[in-house]
Amino acid sequence: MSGTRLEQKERTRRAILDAALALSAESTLVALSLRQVAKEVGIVPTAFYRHFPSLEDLGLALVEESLDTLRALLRELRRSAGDDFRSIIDGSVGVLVAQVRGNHAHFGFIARERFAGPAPVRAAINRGIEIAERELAVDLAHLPGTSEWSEEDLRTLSSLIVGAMVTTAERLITAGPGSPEEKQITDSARTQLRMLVVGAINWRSRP
Amino acid sequence: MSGTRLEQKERTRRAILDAALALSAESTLVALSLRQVAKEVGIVPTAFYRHFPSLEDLGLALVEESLDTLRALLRELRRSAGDDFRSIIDGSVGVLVAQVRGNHAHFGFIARERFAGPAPVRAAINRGIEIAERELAVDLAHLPGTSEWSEEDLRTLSSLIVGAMVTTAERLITAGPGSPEEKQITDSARTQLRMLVVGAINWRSRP
DNA sequence: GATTTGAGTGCACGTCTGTACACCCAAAAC
DNA sequence: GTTTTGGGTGTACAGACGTGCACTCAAATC
Repeated sequence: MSGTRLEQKERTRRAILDAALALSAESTLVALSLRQVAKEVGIVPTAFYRHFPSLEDLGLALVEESLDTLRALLRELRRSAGDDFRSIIDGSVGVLVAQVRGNHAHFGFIARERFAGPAPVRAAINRGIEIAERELAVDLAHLPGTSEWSEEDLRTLSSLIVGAMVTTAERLITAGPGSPEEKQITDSARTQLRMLVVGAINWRSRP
Repeated sequence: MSGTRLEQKERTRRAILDAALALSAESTLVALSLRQVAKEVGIVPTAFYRHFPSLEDLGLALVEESLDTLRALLRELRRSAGDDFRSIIDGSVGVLVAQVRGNHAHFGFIARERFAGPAPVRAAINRGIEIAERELAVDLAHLPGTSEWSEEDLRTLSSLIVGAMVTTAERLITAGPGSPEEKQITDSARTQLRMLVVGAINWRSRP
């Protein structure tokens, strides 16, 4: 069982990434050992070096992959946006739940390593989240009613929304797929976004 | 240098806790070794067992301590609450910044271990945060304008506020004490809370 | 068909880990 | 003054760790 040499190599590389993702889910990236990963994959420890110069590079590859998944979520959110606030909110929560469900290894990785990971990993994740906030702020500026908002207020609202999304994602991960709490979490997320929208609509129209 | 035997024991115990807190700040609790801690404290590895049965028990002691600090923050927030919304918000953000500043080892610990820590540690932290949300919901129910809110809506608003607070605390920790971002973070936190309050005030008064 | 390449092997090493055990000696108890 | 207690020491061991090095042998290249 195999194809060309490059295909085989790519397959082992994937196996390493998957094994690292699975093993780090039971604790953290920093608690990962090269030998553990190698054993899980089914190769000898030193073979690891054929794919990554060090464990740290493995970690960075995992961040990159996880951030790709995060960016895919953002793209999907933007793509599925409806017209009125209610459909935007319901749609967004649905998309969020679906994406977290389908990629909970990646989202779990981000949640765990955001504060506990090695410094470069933490930095990359926070950069990713900040970019998400900035992009959302731009989107928000195109919505009705935000025309005379300050740059700063847009960022603040965006940060609130992203924060609520992140918290919801973390809750979904903690609760586990198909758990009884899931419905309650999505309901709560919907209400949270509605409250935020109500706050936004009335912002600056009252003192 | 020493007093009674119990005093001396307590002093070493504290030294172990402080060393573990300091060392785990550079990575995670799970990446901590008994020998590292012992070396940092200045005792021989096996002496560790005179104070804790295992590293896991050390971890649990640290969680307990950190959650105490969190509870102190909540108490202080409630104690300092003013009359009108503006003073409540400004006061709360001030208290939050001061407490995080004065105990960033504990708050940093909570942020890191909330998702990356060992299962019992994660559970304890999430329980602590949930209790904070519930208590805040009770406080909110006593505020003017929330008389006919449902239990569920109160919890949702409470969860939004706590979420914003947690995010702010995490930002303060990441930014570091006395950093230039600090002012921006506190300003942003104030605006966030104001937006949340505006949302709350207008909740259910519009459809 | 002969040669080169490179993913995976196997062994060896020095270092770090948790922890068992016998020990010391000053404070506490008698 | 004698005995007991208990925090801290020192040695020792087995296991896991990262990594260097010489190796195999099938796929790729010529």
